[in-house]
Amino acid sequence: MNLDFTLRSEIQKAIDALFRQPVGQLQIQPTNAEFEGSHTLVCFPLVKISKRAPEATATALGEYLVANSGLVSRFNVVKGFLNMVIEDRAWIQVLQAIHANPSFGFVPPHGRELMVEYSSPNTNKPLHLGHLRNNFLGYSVAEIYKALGYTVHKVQIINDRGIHICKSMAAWQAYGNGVTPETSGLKGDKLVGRYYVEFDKHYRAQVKELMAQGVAETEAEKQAPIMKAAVDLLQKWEAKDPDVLALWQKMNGWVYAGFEATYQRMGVDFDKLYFESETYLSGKDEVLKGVENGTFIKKEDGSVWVDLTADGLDQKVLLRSDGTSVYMTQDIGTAILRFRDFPKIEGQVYTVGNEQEYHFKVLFLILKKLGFAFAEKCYHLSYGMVDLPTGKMKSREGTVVDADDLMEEMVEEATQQTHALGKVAEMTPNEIRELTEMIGLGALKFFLLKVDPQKRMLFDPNESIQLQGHTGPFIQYTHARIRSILRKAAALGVDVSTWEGTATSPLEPAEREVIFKLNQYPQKIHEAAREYSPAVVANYAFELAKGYNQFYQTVPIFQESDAAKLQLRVVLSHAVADVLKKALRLLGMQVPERM
RNA sequence: GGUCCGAUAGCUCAACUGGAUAGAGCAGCUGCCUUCUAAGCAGCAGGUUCGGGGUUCGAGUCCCUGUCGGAUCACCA
Repeated sequence: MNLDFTLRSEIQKAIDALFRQPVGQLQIQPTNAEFEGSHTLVCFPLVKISKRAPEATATALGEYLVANSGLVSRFNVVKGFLNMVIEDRAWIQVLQAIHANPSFGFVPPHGRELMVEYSSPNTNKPLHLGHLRNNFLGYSVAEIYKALGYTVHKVQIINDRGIHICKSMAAWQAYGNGVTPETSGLKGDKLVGRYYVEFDKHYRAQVKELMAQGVAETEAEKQAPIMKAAVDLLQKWEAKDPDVLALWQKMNGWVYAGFEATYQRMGVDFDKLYFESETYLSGKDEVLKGVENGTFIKKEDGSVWVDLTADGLDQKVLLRSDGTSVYMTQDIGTAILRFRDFPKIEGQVYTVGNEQEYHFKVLFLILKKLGFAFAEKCYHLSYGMVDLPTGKMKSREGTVVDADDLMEEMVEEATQQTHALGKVAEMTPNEIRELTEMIGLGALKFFLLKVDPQKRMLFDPNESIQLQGHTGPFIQYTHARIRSILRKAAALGVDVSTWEGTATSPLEPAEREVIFKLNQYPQKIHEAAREYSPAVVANYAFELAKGYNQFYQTVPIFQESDAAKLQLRVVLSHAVADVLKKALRLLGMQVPERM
């Protein structure tokens, strides 16, 4: 049964019977811990139709509900708050419904489709901490919408062309001596990233040297041999020079292999990749169409602009005076291309840092002006930067936290802890590896996802490698603990599948509390989806685990002599393990059988 | 300068979108493992929710104003 729905309709009936007037949305909230009850109706808004004081309104409703609903066993009134105690029978029905429904929390597929973009790295730079937040967020939002029955297409756009790519190519040609990932033993993305840094180093040195010879700075920047080499490569690339294309493909191939390894360890994946090299020309036609129909303005020098001043924004260039595209042009083209590739998607979610908020505001507005209805359904999933205790991450200053390194550190920490706690006695090395991988990455994912996306957050390496308290491993541990109980139950012949919801009242308060939390799961997923916030799911899972642990410490299971009560507790445990597993799955986290 | 975002316990974060005495975790202090996994539980302590006005039965939440942090406003991507 759906307790909230039923309670709501019972209250509605009570209001109809007592006050005979329609009322808007009822305000029901969890009861504060200090009062008896689980659900609280806020009665202040009702005084208009009850024509009574808040206390009297609440009391009248409470009495009616106890007498007529069969759902409310007792109530108390504090000021205008009606605190209701739900019948144990109803709680058991709730548990029964959850227990009987293997897909509790999931909405059956309904055919609606959505696209989620995330990651979208630059091929010159290995993935770092910021990408981890980005990837975990995007992946999780995709999973959350899938749970709600959507078909979700996970995509990324790879920034694989342009002068910056040519920089690492030029540096590799000049200083690489033919080094490859194989000969160097380096991951491909790290190798290419190294030559991007190399470029910068030599470039600065060359500029400095030229300036020492008396060349002006701007001129020196153009004349530096390494820069000339990079520009030359870009021109050849655009002219489709076979040698340059081959080099470009080779080095990009290294990067993709490196990224793929990182994605695999992160546990994220994509259904389709978009490459900027294939899409960067595609927005131009749309912009030219926009010029024809008067949406955009062409200036005398040939550049094309959109005027958004009426919408409170600025003017924005869409085509340079030489007719070439800018970033915005490409994004227009890519957005339209994607809706052509996936005609059924109703919207796109762009997981991109909040420094691009203005960009996306403009992009969506332009798409709207071009007459695309889907513009309304585009959403910029904007997230705050991840700060370090030392301040901002800056690649030039070497303060970037590398994704691979960080994952490795987390797993190492998990391994140490696991050994220190003496958990490894009965495990094979393989099992230990699997477990510590789960814990290390779980800790990392939970850490990055538990914070509201739009807030910037602090990553303190020392504190972030916590495996206790408000962490992923805490929840994973709770799951493992329950699995252990279920194994014991099975050994004792307690079968959860035969449970028929036999009433065993009175329920323990901790049991009610856990059922109450379990019951919240579906609405939490909806809330998370509505707000594009995996943090809602993360914090819910934590609370459920915490509630279960309280139950676990206060209510014995196998010491219980009443077989029906014992069975209920095992069923309850089973349901919690199941929901924890599902909820963590939405965060991209796995859950161990023992730890 | 314009626009947008943020500010909550020593630290990291919550607060069901306007509800009751603002909650967790970490750090600190006290207890609980011959009984289902102590990566746990119970407790103590910790707050002028950045300041000042306002709106109302009720404000961390909404409005105005100020302060402090950040982002953004390129014929860069």
